[in-house]
Amino acid sequence: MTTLTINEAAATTGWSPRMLRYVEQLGLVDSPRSAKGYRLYGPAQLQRLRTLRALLEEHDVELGDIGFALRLRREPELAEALDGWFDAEPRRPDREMPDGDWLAFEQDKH
Amino acid sequence: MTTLTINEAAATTGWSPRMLRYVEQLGLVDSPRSAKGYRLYGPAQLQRLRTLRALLEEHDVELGDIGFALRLRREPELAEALDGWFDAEPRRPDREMPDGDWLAFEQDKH
DNA sequence: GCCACCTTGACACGTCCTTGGTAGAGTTCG
DNA sequence: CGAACTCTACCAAGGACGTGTCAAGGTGGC
Repeated sequence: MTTLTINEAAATTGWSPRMLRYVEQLGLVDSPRSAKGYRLYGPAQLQRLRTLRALLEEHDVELGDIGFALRLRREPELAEALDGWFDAEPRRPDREMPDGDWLAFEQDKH
Repeated sequence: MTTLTINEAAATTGWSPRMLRYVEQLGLVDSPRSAKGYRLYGPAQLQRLRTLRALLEEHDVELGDIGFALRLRREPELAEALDGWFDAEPRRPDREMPDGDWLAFEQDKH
């Protein structure tokens, strides 16, 4: 099987070993480990690392951003909350309200 | 009338005036302007600012994160690319090697 | 047994983000 | 008119991010 050690993986993917560990720490690409804890990068991980790199270059995105996107996937409640906020009714452009009274808001909780 | 100036809006929403401008700069909550350029916060904006604040407190999120979420909504291609990456085939559960039997081999230089 | 390589943890540095302040100029309103 | 407020555009301190590097200790293969 074609598994590379971290330095080899770094060499073929263009990341530095340091960054491979960092990327793993962000939860983006974690490699399986040998019995003694060595990271072993297989074709799957290498591919993932390369496409990740492509992502960063093509769109102007940073690792932290992708980390956040990952978080959105892992915490659907967060994603839901954000969606809810973004989709919150835009309210009509301020109408002249009769006599500065203050309407209680109703939230359109779906 | 139910429009507040920036300082008043700040007072009722808990943000600082400075942050209201910053939030606007991030594209999260922008208020209409008076003829002379003064920001005018109506109930809609105030509500939005309060719920935004709630979002940040409840989930552990920062303005920049929400800014990125906004970007994901505005750039579907980006969101698509990210989704694609996350959903990339998990590859077969690359089998555990019995440790230590990796063989040196030529790296396939791209 | 050697020596190269891996692991984690820590420090360091430059850059960007966050947030507050301040300054100069225009606006509102009593 | 004049005090109080707003606007934009900066400077600045504190923190986070990206990345390199070094240290101390375990592992792999010849």
